[in-house]
Amino acid sequence: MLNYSVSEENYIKAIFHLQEQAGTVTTNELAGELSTKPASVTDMLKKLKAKKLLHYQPYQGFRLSADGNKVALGVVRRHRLWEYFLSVKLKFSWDEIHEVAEDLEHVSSKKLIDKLDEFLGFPRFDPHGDPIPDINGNIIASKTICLQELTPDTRAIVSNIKDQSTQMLEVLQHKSIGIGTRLEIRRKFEYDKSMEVKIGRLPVITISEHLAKNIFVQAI
Amino acid sequence: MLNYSVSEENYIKAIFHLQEQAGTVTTNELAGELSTKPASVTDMLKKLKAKKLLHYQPYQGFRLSADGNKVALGVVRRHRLWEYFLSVKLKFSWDEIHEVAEDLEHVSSKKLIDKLDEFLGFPRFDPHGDPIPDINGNIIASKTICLQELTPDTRAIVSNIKDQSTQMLEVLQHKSIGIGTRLEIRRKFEYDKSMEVKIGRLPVITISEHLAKNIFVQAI
DNA sequence: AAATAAATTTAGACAAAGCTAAAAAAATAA
DNA sequence: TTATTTTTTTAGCTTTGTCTAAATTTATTT
Ligand SMILES: [Mn+2]
Ligand SMILES: [Mn+2]
Ligand SMILES: [Mn+2]
Ligand SMILES: [Mn+2]
Repeated sequence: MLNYSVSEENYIKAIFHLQEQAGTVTTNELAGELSTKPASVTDMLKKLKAKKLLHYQPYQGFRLSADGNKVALGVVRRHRLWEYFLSVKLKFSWDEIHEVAEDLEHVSSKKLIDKLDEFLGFPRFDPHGDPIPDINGNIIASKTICLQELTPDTRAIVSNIKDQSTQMLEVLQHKSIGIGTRLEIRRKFEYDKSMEVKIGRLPVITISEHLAKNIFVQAI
Repeated sequence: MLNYSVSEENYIKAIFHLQEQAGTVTTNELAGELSTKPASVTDMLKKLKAKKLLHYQPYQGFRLSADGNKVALGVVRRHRLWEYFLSVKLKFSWDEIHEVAEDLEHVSSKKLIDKLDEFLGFPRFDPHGDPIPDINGNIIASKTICLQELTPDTRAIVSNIKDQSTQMLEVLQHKSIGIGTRLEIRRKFEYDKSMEVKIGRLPVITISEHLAKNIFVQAI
């Protein structure tokens, strides 16, 4: 396995995440995601194409090649294992881990990561509920549903939080919602698309449309 | 506290180590230490001087300023804490940790390092016996003696190993010597400057001049 | 189907960090 | 004290990754 620069890895990971949504990625999207300029993106695309990590024809959008995908899964594995370490072992709070993992993910010793994985007990999900690729790059394709789509009287387990900001953490903590929380939809209101949800024996809480769109669950 | 590039940090740390020996450092020495060219060193010296991290007049040698020293202690702290983590938590062997720590030391989140320190139980020495600067940059000035200098019938505790190669590890393990090992000098031979040493109830072992020069101890 | 707007690429610059080869300064030897 | 050698610095070039401004291509409106 070759080694890639920090910049290359950040681009590859960003493309990986963007193409999960739309299949193919555009220059502007990627520039937005990386807080850089479209011209810089074009330069990097040429480089990644030359290294056969990317399928790309000028003006046509792009997506990772099989090799590019493998590289991306390596970066994602490192990122999420470090997030787990920071959260579980170092007791970082939920919203501080991403930034630090953004640096740690580029330390590329394979042995380091595999030993870290073992030390952590081979966790399969990071603290945001995202699946961690295993040593062979296999990743659990968890079929989660957006909370917003559930109908009354359905029960579900919170498995993933999309927005990972401090503000999100604040509201989640206030409402006693976290990864693994079991909840039951009680009512939905057409007016503002808000819903009422029951968690354990706690009083019923209200969840706004905005919030529900960022919470993903597995139905039971 | 400002942030420095990976390259700047590697230069600063190397100067820190070199000046411990000689007080002042030369361009060629530093180029050798960093496996780079003297011309590249001169370029970096100018930059570090401009940032007031270095006392430097062309052709005159150089040493870190007070600020430069502080930066160096930060890098050394990170390096040695990660070495401890790799050795104690991830069970890396003694000779593999330096290389990985060489990368990890540049992840500069202060909170990460202080939490790691706490997680590790505030260790004061790394796996090679080198002191770890604390959160304020204070470092234990351990007054160790070279094993070669001890005379027969002296007892001592191994506190530091200078050469950190795989070859050194092999011979140390074979002879049951590690950091913390108590030993007693039994005989010294003028002929080849070798010595005989007793460790616990084990049979007496012979230590060559070459080996003894790389082992540092505290007398008891 | 033009005309206009938006997205993308190209051209040209720049900063960081490295290199080689040549020049200059300092140290050492004759 | 010269002459020679060693050390250090300077000059000029390269690569990586970024930027702005201009050109080009594609998409959207009239
Ligand atoms: Mn990153
Ligand atoms: Mn995550
Ligand atoms: Mn380093
Ligand atoms: Mn060490």
